[in-house]
Amino acid sequence: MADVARLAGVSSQTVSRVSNGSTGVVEETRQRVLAAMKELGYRPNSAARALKAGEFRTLGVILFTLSTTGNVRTLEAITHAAAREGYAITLMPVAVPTQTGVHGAFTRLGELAVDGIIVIMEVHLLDAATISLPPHIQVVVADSDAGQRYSVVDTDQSEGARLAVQHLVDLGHDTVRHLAGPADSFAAQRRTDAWRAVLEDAGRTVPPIVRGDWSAESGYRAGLLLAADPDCTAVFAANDQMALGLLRAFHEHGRRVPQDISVVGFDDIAEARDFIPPLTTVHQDFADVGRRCVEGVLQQIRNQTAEQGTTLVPTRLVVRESTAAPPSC
Amino acid sequence: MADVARLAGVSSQTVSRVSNGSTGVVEETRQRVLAAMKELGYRPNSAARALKAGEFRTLGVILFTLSTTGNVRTLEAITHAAAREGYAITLMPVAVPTQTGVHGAFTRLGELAVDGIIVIMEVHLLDAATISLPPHIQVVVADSDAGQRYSVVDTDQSEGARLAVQHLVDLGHDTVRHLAGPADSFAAQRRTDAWRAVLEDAGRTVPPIVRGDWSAESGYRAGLLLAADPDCTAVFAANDQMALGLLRAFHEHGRRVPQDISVVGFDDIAEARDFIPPLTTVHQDFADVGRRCVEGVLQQIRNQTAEQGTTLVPTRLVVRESTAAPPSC
DNA sequence: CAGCTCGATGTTTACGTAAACACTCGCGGC
DNA sequence: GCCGCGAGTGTTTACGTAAACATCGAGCTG
Repeated sequence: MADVARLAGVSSQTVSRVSNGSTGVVEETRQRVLAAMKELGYRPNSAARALKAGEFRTLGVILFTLSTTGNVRTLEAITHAAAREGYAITLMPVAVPTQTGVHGAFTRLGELAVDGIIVIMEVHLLDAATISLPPHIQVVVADSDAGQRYSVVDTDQSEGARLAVQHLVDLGHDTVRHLAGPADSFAAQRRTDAWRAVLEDAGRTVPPIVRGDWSAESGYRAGLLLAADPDCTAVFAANDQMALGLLRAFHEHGRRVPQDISVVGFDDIAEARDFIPPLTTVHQDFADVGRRCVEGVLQQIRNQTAEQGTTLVPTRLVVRESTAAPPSC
Repeated sequence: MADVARLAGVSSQTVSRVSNGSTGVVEETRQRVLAAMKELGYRPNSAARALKAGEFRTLGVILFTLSTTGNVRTLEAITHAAAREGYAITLMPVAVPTQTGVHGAFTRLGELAVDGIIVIMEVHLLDAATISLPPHIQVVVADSDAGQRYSVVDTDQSEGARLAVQHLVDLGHDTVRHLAGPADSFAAQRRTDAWRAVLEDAGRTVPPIVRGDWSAESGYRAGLLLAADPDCTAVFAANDQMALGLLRAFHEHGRRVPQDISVVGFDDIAEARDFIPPLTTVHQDFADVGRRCVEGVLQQIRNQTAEQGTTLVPTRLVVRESTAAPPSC
């Protein structure tokens, strides 16, 4: 900066003013400074800037994996929303499985150059990973049960699951089987709870659940089980990937979807409409979740108040061709 | 830091030494300082640290979208590789479509707090977006043709496509149709070129290509066209999502895969093995690409030399059940 | 036991920026 | 014509850290 000032024949303060677009610099001087900046390839040092300003204009996103559609789509929305507000996004991946060596990665987290943090993972997993969120940092949690500790933005899992199961019940199915997500996921838990609630409210028997791990492969394995059960006429899968596995298993075992058996998914991933058959599923508005997360943290940062409310983003059922009335009807 | 020093009864320099794990601090003093840090909730200021050190220990990743599997998987690998090296990742999304207002977002890019940049997008699109990478910053480009300007790490697209098409030719198909990716993608272009080369080398006719946009939906539309052509017995799709769309279109039109028509994809996404039927596809090692990108930038940063070589990551064909000999055989 | 070395700690300084304040004009009002 | 004001610019200072250098004392050597 000093070099630029010297070359332009002004003080460094004036360079600073130009670089920040402040008013109070006469046009001719401004041009001279800009020319000098260009000539010297001047690039403001954001470290110094952050030091001075006391803020980084950066949000940290803690996530466990990029392998689920939901996380990725939410992250994408967060990134764009943050960019609109002039904030950058720093990724903080968390490798829970191996407790060893992980600790080192996290101590850094505390000293990370961020003004706020958005957590896209089950908070209790965070605890398990012995990560402690640094104090005095604003946090918003997406897609999880954060207890009373943090502000939460989440899809209305219960509503979505209810829509899905009710749809199947309304079609005339006696009962609905459920392919659940992993037991340690609150999102999966809430979908399961809602599924059970709908069946109970409708006075139907509640069959045992089958559990998967969100992957298509686990859906396939579950499908092999369910295909062997002739009484099974409807399945509510906790996500679309597992539903894909179900579809393959049913196809391979001659169980026609939807004639013999109906399948509903959850998420409405882009590919769902091109499954065979196109999948009826619950649409989650990940973009909205991401946007609200950013809004939430920024608001907390600006007010310097940690809030704790839960914001629910509504879902909607997208009916395609994988559901129909049961064969007996 | 000064507060901590006062509370522990030492100088701020000693606090600094403790906080950095430097040697030369007697154990008892160290404990006293640590206790003080804890009591005051001290958190080192990374802006000041970066200012002093002249580096941010952060890499920027420029990408256009998180909606393609490849980008996401590469990003994931980059993130983990960077974490291992003690570097954080800052996301710099680029919204090309709207030229308006975008500019503002990019000027920031030049002053971003990063030591190096990894670009996961077609470089010529970067140009089109009037983004200029700041000078004196090390850059590695993934998955693109960067001309002579940058160091490039890419999957060996040609080899992969060759494997796919050769596989179909070897099965006895007279020729192979090609569902290409968008025309402005170099990756798509290279896959198309390799497809044509194999056919020509084998002395087969080169049918016209059908073009999609990477989405399953575009694959479906292409599939409707191809299903109507009775001579079409084999299709090489430029990615798995489009292959999914093909499968649906063929299924809906009574064209059995693989008995009537063979389909090969590209990418080997996790879901590909649960398509109906499980998809034969070209496996890309995104993780390896990501890892090498990080290695590349870090090396450039450490040597302060911009390199320009291209590193190719090999592919392999994964044969599943969507390919077979043509019906006439 | 003087002189020296070395380990532990303190003091000074600089990193690049921008806020706060100081200064210098030219111009309008009285 | 003098005063005051405000626009344009310069000067000083502080942000939090860590390298470089300074200091101090204990232990060792000759």
